[in-house]
Amino acid sequence: MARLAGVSEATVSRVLNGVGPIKEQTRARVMEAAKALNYVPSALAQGFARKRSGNLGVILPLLPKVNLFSTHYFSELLSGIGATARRYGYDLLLLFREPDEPREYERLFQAQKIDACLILGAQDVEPERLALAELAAAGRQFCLVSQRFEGAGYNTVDADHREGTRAAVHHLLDRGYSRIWFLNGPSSYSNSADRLQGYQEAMLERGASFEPGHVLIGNYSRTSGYRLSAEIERRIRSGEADAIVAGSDRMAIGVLQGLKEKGLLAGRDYGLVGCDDSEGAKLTEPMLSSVAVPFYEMGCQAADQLLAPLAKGETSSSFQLKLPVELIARGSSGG
Amino acid sequence: MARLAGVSEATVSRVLNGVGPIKEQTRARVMEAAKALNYVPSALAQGFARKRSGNLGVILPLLPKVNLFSTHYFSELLSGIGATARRYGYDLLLLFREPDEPREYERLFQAQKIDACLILGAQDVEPERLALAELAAAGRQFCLVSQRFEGAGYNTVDADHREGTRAAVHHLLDRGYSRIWFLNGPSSYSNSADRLQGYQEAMLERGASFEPGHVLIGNYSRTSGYRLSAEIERRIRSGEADAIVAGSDRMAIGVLQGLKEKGLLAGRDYGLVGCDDSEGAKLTEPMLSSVAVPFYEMGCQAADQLLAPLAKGETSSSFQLKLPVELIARGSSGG
DNA sequence: AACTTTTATGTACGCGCGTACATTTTCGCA
DNA sequence: TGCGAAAATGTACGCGCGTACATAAAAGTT
Repeated sequence: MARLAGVSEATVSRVLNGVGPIKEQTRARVMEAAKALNYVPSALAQGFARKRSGNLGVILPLLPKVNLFSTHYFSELLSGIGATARRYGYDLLLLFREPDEPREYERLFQAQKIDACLILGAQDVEPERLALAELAAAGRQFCLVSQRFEGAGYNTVDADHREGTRAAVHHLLDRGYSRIWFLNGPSSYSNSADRLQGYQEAMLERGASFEPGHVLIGNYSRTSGYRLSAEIERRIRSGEADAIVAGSDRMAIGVLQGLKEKGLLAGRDYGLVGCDDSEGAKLTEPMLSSVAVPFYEMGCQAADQLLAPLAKGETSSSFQLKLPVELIARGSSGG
Repeated sequence: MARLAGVSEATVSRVLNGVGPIKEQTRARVMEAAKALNYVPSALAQGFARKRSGNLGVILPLLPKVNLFSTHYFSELLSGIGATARRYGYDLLLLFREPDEPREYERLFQAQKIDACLILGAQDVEPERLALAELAAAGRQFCLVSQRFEGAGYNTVDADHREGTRAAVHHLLDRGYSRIWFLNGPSSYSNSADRLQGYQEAMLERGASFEPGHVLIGNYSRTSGYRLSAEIERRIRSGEADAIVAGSDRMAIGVLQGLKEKGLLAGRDYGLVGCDDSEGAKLTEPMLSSVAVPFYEMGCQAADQLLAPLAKGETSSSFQLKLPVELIARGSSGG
């Protein structure tokens, strides 16, 4: 390669990396030789010399077991991350984490498999806190997506779920519903706390009362919503409830199906709003009103915030982004 | 590290890789030192020395634009691949391909970013054929998932889609439907040809006639099914058709929704069966009968076939797997 | 024309591991 | 006890790049 171009390996390296002053004629000769030989530098050797892998790690829970993620959430987010990473010349290293497996995030950095990483589906549990603290202590570049840890100051990209449920409640109130119950997910996700807060705020803002007993807890799965539909039916028939805001579309759909079997129709007999605006929201009868979350955009932002400084060699400043959500009104809320 | 254990770097390497004869006492000392220093070998340096990256490439079309994949398909497959890869100590390198981008698969191998790769969503078009031929010529380890190229002898893992639509047709015939139309996807996917063949076979087997005019073409998206529902309505009302087999759940759902708006209910006014048994199949009213495809298992198999030989250092033999599918009968076929 | 900058290129080395080969130690057996 | 074989470990080098430093060529400057 260097021989064919009649220059030293160092010059080849300079040309290919655009480093230092190069005579135009030399550059042309090198490029020509590279093309002639179909030369592709070894990313392995480059990485070894530069001490960086060129990979952006994406850590996520193994999907089949996980209810937090709709596959919609997951694939939109990943697409956004992938599209952005490639713009920076980074590749995506995907890491599925088994549920009970130790969270050895720091090890990935030590092994130099990744230069930065995004963590999806993090939970506020002790092992997670420790693993993140370890990353922070080592000065690693990482970002939590859709999960915040209060007080820790970690990089975060999240959606404004608080505003989402707030809008959902206002919407239902505007539609004439007044006894709105809330079906939330596990409290180990900051999303859940955010949504609860939005629900509470909205109820109080509009002179409705906030009753802790009007909050039910599922696990974000359709099945959990379906199971709770029995209790919800009683509350509706007794006049205690006339509308539900659910923390995920999947739970909302479970509720919708469960109540339908019991003769209660969303949009006619009660109001229902979900969260995520997943594909399924358009498949139910009636269609499900939902809080749309810009997953793709969140993926882009998270990757961008992490990679932009790395690419420029700058030291990155910390960030906590919260992207806006949008209520999509459909039939299930009488719309 | 070597110093702390009182041995040479070579011995450390041998212990950590389990190579060559090692005195038990030495092994213990090295392991102890490694633990004490929290030593993690650099995968970058290892890869450089071994000339292998330890990464399994997964190439897939950028999702938002793609109708072939339901997100369900995608995430199940990926989970299976991920779970299997990790068993072999491999990591997943995810590569989103922009629709009109050149398919530079071989370059990934040359750059040593990956040791083997799985290709999802391949199409039988000229650039794809060239890119695959290039891989094969270079002797790369790769596997096509859910797409075959006849005559090329490439490694493949697919589902038995032919048997799937065959079963769907038989099921509809058993239910008393007789004028069954077929809604297929683009012919650049081998899936489409397989399904068409299954449809044709089943019709002829049971003494029904095969009419090429009874095959409609969509693009696997819900919207395309929805659009074609106008024509399907006419065929049903005219008595030319009384049931539909669709090549994807998404198209089937589009049809179901379109016909419902026109007053025709699946399972009552006509029979409908989809393919993939995606999440959405359980969300429609009535629920959608569908051909279940073992995506997760396909991902496992594809990764396993590729990595098992690599891990053992053997030369891998070629493989063409076709996994069985299963018809799930639900309300849309009168079940 | 001689000297100083600036520009362009070559030389030499290291990154952290794996491994062939050399060397030393241990063991079996005469 | 001695000697050969096997086991255990050390030594030395290379993998293919990037880059600091040395050097050479070109361009100004007086």
